[in-house]
Amino acid sequence: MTNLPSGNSIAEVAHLIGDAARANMLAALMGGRALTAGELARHAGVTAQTTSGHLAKMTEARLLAVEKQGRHRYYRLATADVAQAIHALMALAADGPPRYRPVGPRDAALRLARTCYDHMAGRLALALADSLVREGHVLLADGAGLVTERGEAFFSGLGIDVTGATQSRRPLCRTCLDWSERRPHIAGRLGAALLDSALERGWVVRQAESRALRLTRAGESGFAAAFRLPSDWRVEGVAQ
Amino acid sequence: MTNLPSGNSIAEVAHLIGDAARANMLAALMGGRALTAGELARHAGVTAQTTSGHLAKMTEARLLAVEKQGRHRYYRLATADVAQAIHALMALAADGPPRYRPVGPRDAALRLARTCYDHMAGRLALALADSLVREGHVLLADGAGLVTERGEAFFSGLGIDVTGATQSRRPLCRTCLDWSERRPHIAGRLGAALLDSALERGWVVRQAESRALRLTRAGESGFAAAFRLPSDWRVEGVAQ
DNA sequence: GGAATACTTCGGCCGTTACCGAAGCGTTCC
DNA sequence: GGAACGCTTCGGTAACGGCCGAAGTATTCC
Repeated sequence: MTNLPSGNSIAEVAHLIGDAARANMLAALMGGRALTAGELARHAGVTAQTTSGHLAKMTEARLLAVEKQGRHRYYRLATADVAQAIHALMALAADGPPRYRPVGPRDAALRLARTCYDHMAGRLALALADSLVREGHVLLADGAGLVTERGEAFFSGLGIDVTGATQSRRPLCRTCLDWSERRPHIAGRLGAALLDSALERGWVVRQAESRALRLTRAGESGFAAAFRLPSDWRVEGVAQ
Repeated sequence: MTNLPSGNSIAEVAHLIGDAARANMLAALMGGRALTAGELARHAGVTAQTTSGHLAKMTEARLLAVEKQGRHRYYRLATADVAQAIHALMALAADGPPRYRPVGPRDAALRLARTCYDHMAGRLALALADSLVREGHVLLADGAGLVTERGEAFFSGLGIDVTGATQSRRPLCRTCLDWSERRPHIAGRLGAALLDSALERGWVVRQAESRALRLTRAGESGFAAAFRLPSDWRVEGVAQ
């Protein structure tokens, strides 16, 4: 419509996100798993045909990626950049006027451990971040993070390779403000690798229909041993 | 209207940004300077009364902050978080379908040195970032950055205190993808401090009606000496 | 084969909102 | 004082776009 040269396409992207139904779908996809059109419709609270239109637009704009599987269509966030943008908007929304706002997830399971796009969040993630800092494996300073040499060896022992760090444009390690606890946990490529590794070892398992992660008995002892977690890491509000 | 518990206010924020006129105003404010309502109207290409409505909404939502000065009203981005969110959306918009898109600022002065919200961008900023990494003052790894001990001393010599790093929630050092050069430069609190310092020393001066920074003769030699810049730092496309 | 499921396309309704003209306030300049 | 300027408020118009019902296309299950 308007033919302004630039600074306009940002409006198009924001316009897509700036609809309640679509925003709810995107928020649901921040859980990291691919969801079907039907599941997204339920999350958004609109009918299937309305959802279909929304998904087509977001896919067209490369916010989402689709995968056909039988009669289902699985949608996921197209890139980490999309998750990053949504995260930045969430941070803005969290500020705002001091009107009513529910503070974090109610569900105790969600507060303990959940996924946040492609990495872990909740008390468990905070305990891991604290441990990595305490043991000198990563250095964190307000939003930025770096893996130390000592850390490289440590992660290598967990089967996580971080040497190719500078190759990818994707941040190796960045922090992400934990929704329920309001403290930073580890995101970025390292955060994703930690989640993958934990899932592979069976230390945590995804829950159906939820972003919650269930901590297994193996995980209970595995995390504690590998990361030297303090015994009280489950207690809320304990800093460091 | 809809009374979904959460994940909704993100839609409200995005909805605000998702209008061409408002997005253009925000993009103009990414230059870092406060602008009057009239200037913003010209940037957006709409009348004063339309602009007034837009500005009221964005101020109400705490995206913008106002300052009255005589018969003028100066608007600026309310917080660094707002700049961060807009930046993330710009990154998304830059991806998108491969249709027509102008590649970076045309003006040579803009490519050499300009402001990006509260820090420097352009060839100069890239040369500074390269220097800081080469001299071991900061460590950069994909989007994240940390100041070394050596760096703390260096910045202290420039009158920049970085010890209070962990106090503020605002990232001390983070990178920002340079629009014209597609390489990261230094943003965050450190980036802002570098710009402030350079302005104070008269090494660069702001240009009227533009985001461009003019490099002074004092700056020419000052930057070269303090940061040990290579002689060819002005040449485009030179990595490191 | 037929029925059920998952998703899409089409058409029409209706609420939201961006836009501008006109008019109103407050400030500055002469 | 009056005129010019910067910005805001009000009212009416026009259009964009989200929504659902109905109908249509795949795919799976029995």
